[in-house]
Amino acid sequence: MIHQIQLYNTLTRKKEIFEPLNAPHVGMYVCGPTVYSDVHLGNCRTFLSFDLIFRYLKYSGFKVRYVRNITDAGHLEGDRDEGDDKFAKRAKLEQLEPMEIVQKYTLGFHDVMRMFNALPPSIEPTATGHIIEQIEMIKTIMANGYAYEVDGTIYFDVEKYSAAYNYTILTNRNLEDMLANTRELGGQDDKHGRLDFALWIKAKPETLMQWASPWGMGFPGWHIECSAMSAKYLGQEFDIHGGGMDLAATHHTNEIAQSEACSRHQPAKYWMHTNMLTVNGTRMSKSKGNGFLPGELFTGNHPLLNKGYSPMTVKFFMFQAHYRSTLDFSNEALEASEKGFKRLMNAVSLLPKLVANEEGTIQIDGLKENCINAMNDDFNSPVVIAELFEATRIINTVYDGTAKINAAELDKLKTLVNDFVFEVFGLKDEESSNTELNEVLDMVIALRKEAKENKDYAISDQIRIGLQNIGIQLKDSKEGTTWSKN
RNA sequence: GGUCGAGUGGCCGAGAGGCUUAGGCACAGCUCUGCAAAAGCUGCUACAGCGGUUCGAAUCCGCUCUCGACCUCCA
Repeated sequence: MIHQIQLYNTLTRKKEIFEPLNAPHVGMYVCGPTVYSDVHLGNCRTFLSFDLIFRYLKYSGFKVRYVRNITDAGHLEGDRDEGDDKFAKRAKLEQLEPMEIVQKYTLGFHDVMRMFNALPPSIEPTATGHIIEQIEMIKTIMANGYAYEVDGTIYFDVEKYSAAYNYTILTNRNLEDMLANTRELGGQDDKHGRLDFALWIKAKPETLMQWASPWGMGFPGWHIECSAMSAKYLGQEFDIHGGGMDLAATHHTNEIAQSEACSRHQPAKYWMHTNMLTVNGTRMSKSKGNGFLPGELFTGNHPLLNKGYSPMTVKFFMFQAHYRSTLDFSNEALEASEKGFKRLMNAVSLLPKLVANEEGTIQIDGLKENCINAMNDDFNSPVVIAELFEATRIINTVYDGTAKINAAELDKLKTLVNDFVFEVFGLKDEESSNTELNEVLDMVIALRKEAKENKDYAISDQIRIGLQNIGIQLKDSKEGTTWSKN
């Protein structure tokens, strides 16, 4: 079944019905991380949002090719178009080869994504692996007259491009104002126009990462890699291009310009932008130094955190807000999500134990339809979560025996949980994985049950309180005793 | 300064002209229970301010205030 999905397109600034160019195939490109340092939680939010979108598109019957790049060259500090890029700078700092930096942080990024249970993209191309494609693209842009060379460095000619195309289509800014503003920012380089940006940058002899080109030794500008790689793997026109909102004004604006100057049409039909994660209302960013690293969050080793939060808790927390809203990061909010997530997962683990009864009193009215409708409405995950808590309530009442469910309705419930908790949201139960612990606790619980039957409450309380002190909470019910970690 | 967006109950956070009690967390009461926890039920119940449009506005329009993002590297 192919769903009719509406998504918010930054190009038009409104929700549109999603109509892929070649249904059921969908091409989606997302700007990935620049691997010169650890990814922080804000970066993760974007990738988890697109993981959700990727999963839902697949669930909806589309054949998705999801391309997410690794930027491992050419990303300069500041906008000077000169000097070392971020990798070389970091390499000098850590006394490593630039490619050791790239390798280290690429592996770290993958580890984090795995902990979040995010699916790997279909293709994960690197900038250094596509130097030739980038050079070819620059040659075409030059041949089309939208770029010029100054002493081995190639610049994109924004003013000339603007005469034929709309440079500010993504941000709706006024080009004259931009020109007037940027003029005052100064800059010592050789660009003709202040908005011009480098496609290829001439290397100095000591530049660590450099390649041969028709214009001499050099390295690519930051923006060109995404244009070249998206065209290579998805074609010159594809369906969805995504990334963080912070990329729209500069990176994506320049990407569109390059692609249009090369192929003469818009690269992507839909541009999607995820909003920022904030701390105390201010954007989490590397340069502000207010970024949380995933490791710090999981362990709680951070001045602003009272305790650690598991990857699934964090992911659930993120999905409780819409991807286009800012989300503020705080202990209180995380603790609330943690408790909610535990309640949900507890119900999920109870689901296999439910017994169908012919005289069912429960109707699963449109829960799944509500979830589908919510996701079809620009991937509204918070509404899906509200529906999942309705399912949680139903599961608990059936488990407690205060309601009965028939086989057909129980089946619907199981499908709902399987589809949305696991398949679309990619959540997983983090507690039931330790089989040894399970077996030990089963034994302890059996011993306690015996003590209780003998009304030896001193022993049974000693067991319960003892376990509680090491973080394991026992929960008695008519059906027996279950446990959870605090 | 320019562009864009946001202000929802104790907190997080959806919704977007009437008929969501959104949902979660917290809090209170009750039920269950040897105790505890869990679970269920019930309650608390809001839309920054001022005007306007409308039979009806948190939702549309105008103004005011506050906050944020982008415009310079960042998902």
